[in-house]
Amino acid sequence: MPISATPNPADPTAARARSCLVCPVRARTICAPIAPAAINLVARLKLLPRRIAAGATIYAEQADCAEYFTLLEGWAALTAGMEDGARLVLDFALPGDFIGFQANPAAPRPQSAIAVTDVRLCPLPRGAVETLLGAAPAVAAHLSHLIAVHEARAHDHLVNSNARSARERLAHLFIELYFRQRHTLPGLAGETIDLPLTLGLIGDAVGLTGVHISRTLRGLREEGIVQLRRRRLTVIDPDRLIAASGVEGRPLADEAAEPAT
Amino acid sequence: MPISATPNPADPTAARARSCLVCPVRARTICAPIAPAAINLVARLKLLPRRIAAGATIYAEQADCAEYFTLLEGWAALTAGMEDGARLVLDFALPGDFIGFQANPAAPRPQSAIAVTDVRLCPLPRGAVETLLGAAPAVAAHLSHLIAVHEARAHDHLVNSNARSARERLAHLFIELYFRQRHTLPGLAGETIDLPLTLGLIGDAVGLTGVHISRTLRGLREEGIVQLRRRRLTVIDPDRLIAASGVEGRPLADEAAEPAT
DNA sequence: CGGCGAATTGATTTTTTTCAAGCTGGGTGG
DNA sequence: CCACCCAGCTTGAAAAAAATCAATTCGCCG
Repeated sequence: MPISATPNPADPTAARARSCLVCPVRARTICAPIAPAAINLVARLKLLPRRIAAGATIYAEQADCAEYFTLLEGWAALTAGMEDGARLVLDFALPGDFIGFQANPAAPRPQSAIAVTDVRLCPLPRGAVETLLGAAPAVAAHLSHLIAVHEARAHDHLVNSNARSARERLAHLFIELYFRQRHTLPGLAGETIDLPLTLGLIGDAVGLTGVHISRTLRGLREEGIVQLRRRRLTVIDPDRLIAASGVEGRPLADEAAEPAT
Repeated sequence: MPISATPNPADPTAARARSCLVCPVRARTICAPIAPAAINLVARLKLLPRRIAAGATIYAEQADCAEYFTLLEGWAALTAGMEDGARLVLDFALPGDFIGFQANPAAPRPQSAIAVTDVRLCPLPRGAVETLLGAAPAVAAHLSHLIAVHEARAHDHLVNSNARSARERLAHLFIELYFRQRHTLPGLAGETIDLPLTLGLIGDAVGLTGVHISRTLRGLREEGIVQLRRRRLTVIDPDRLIAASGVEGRPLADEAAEPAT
């Protein structure tokens, strides 16, 4: 259930401007190309930040596409459900990610977004994005770049889950999520990242069962490569984790995707 | 080996303009939003059409991204190869598809494109696309739309190959390729489409072995659902093919993606 | 302390791969 | 025109990978 977070309902514009000024992810999201002086443009267009509880739905498959979201805090999963109840995780969204955008805003959502942890969102009505694209050409360029990164990651997932063993898939997912949090490949032994996912979710993301993830993870644990405890992943042996992923020197999707501007 | 197709090397601009005028896929490709009167702009920027023989590489993974291509005739496969020699088909490209575009043109290609059949291409140097985007805002909108369609199809493939049985994957692929050729779902019994793919390629596209595709296809054939002969697929029982794909009423990626303009 | 969702583990079954051996059909050169 | 060649298809048998079913156990939260 969304909860408004404004301390002053009488002056929402001021509240929105304030929240842009303290935005923790501004540098990494759709607003990145907007000059600090122009941030008021965004503040005027956006809605107030919103909280969603872990497990709740941010937007649902088949629903109308009315808003896009910048993820301020927490993790979300983009999922597609099958008729038979099975579910598939297309991608995870981390703080700073811009989610919910689609080519044709008039079409129903092709996927759901669910909150993996408690989540804080910055919603943009879809008309606002159109306004923004018209007002700031750099935003258009940046947005198409963001979409292309998503596409590259989808291709990466396709390779990961179609052409690799369970062990490789799991190692590869760990490396991807490490990279997305640290913006560097795991190098030092003993480093720890957040991994607030159930084994079932991990399984849905790599095309395996939660049960099988448990067994595979045991292998990596017993070999002293990683340790997963209390929603945190410790990389004990980075080199062997990378080796286990079956990738040699290939860069991750994000690396090859620095804006060309 | 690329072969120049111009009849008059002394006047390549005129040759290029001529080829635009007879372009068989203009309405369905990147040039779609360009007014007939402005087509000379494209004709000036593009290179001469080029032929690639079946099996040859159009562009290779890791290579420099110097050109983008509109596929005029034939089929291509976008593939990512693993170190161990395995290969994965990320997507097929059909006439009219615009391939090779990537977010950061300075980065190496994240995938290869190989000609499945003999192929005729219309190459655009990457600088030309930038020029075009600047000159015609509608082209920029159309392009981001094309990327988003590719992303939607990648997500579709992800669902298809992670959450379905062999039989469902195969049926789904057949329906997708039927739709992409006919722009409608299979309805009439006995209709036939081109399917110039080896079983190995099909396997690489849905995450199975060619051998297993052979067995699965036998099932569909013996049930009188489809027939694959001489690179042509006959849909004998459209309803049961759709049922076998495990999809009920969900639209295909392309359907939900009509330009919003 | 009890309860509950998640994780673990074992046993079994199903699915898919792998290896290997023919087969087929269209193309080529004699 | 025919023989042969070869890539791709088919089929079988065996092995491997992963799913499924079914208990426990764990760890957190109230």
